[in-house]
Amino acid sequence: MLGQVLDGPTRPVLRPVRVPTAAAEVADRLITAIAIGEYLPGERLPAERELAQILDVSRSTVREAVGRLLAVGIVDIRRGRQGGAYVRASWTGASAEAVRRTLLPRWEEMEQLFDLRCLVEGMVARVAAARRREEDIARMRAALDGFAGAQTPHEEHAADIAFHSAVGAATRNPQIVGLSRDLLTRVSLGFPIEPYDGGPVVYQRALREHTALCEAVVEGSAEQAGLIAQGHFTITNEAVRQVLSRARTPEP
Amino acid sequence: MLGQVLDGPTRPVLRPVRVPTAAAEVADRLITAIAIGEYLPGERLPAERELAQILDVSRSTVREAVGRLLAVGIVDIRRGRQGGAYVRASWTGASAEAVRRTLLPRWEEMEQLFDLRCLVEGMVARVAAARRREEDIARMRAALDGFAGAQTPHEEHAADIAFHSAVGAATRNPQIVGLSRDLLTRVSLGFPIEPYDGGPVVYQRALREHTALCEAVVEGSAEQAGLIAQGHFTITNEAVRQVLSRARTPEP
DNA sequence: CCTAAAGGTCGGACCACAAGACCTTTCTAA
DNA sequence: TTAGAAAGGTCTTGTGGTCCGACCTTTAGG
Repeated sequence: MLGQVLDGPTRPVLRPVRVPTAAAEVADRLITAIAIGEYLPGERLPAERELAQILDVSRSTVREAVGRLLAVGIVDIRRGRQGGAYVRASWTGASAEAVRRTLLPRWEEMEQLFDLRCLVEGMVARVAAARRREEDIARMRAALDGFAGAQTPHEEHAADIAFHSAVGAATRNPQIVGLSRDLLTRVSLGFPIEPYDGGPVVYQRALREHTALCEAVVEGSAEQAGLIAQGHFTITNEAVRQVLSRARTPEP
Repeated sequence: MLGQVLDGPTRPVLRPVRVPTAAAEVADRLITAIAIGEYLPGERLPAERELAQILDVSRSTVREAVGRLLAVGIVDIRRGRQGGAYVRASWTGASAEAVRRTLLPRWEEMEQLFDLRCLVEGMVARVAAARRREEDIARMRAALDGFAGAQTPHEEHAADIAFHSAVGAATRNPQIVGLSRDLLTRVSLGFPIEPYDGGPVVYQRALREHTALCEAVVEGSAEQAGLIAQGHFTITNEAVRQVLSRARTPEP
């Protein structure tokens, strides 16, 4: 068939199998948890023994995973009482280096992922607009107010998460939320990007778009909501792209 | 927060990790390959040694995986020259039993997955309508003709796959195709459902919807295409639901 | 100053997996 | 008719990831 030549490189189903180790899986989970704001910069992850219990793996596995987060500069580790893995505030040389090694070989795949994520978030917004109930509206409005009143990047971050979480909840389908979360993990693969130091320009844009998105969802304007969300999520993607571009041309 | 009580049961990120074994992963891949029609009923899977090479796992692992497909009645195994794993034509008592054991404990999750799949396929259609090029149109039309001219369930199956594959290709994003494929696997978890014995009624409906979908995509009517696709994929879902319902009330 | 709470280290047991070697069955072609 | 090739079936051995448990080290707080 002629089409086959012109097709994009759709990956075949029967390709080499890569089985993740438990440690890698745990590391992914932790990174996701941090990326979605369950642990904010400066906060501490649960203790190793506790994580082992929660995740139902051995402590050795948890240690292996936490060790990876340490290696790429996502957390600091402190010993002694009140010790533990503390989420770092921002990027470091080590993490940028890790990004370069990890992400650049798959640049094209990343671009496709960015694209997919925008599309999926557009879908989320559309569905939310079609299914939202009163309580969803209340949650979104509250989160929006929180975002508008945010004073620090910290608060912006938390409010942003709360808002999008509320939109996700409005879809009334946990699987959709899971998909969205999964894409976030894969896009930030899995570095907890912080687009919240983007300065007032980015913040103002986000605020405008959040407001518009909230309105569209409340009104039930699915199409409108989808378009806004699809555009909105380019913010994160552009932030990731910038970091990566910086990583592509390392400064001496 | 009040909302938390009313929220659906969104699964937490930090929950017990379940690391799939290589054998399970291979089994999933094989089932997916069969489900998307890469190996049609009556055809033979590659030889064990060959699969081991393709998938980059040991032959023992391949054997373990193929053994599972045998256990749930997806394939027959023949020995000797020209032996191998042959895809079975249809359901058997053994497979229905396997479905009952596997799927019923997660009924609610399955409903959500059906929902998500329809939504994602709607998204696929929308994106395809927005990005299709000449070669995509040609492929879709050809596949549609093939579907219209199909005489046997066999041919229907193959043509259906070709058509939806063409739509997927029109999105110009392999990641989207991957997502679609992934959802198919999870929905059929992972039994190669055959809605192609649904009789002329189902076939006529599918033909109508394929035609309408093709037109909408060709015209670039994203919204229209999305709605059609979203509705269309309830066909498969309803087929799965029927099989499961039958499995829920086993006949003596 | 002592204890609790945290991370750091070590060793043994287990299991999935990989890599073979070899056997058995069955078809095909000489 | 028969030998060989192509497939699945069986077994062994080695390795790495994981679990479990015991113990050590560091540090904050009472």
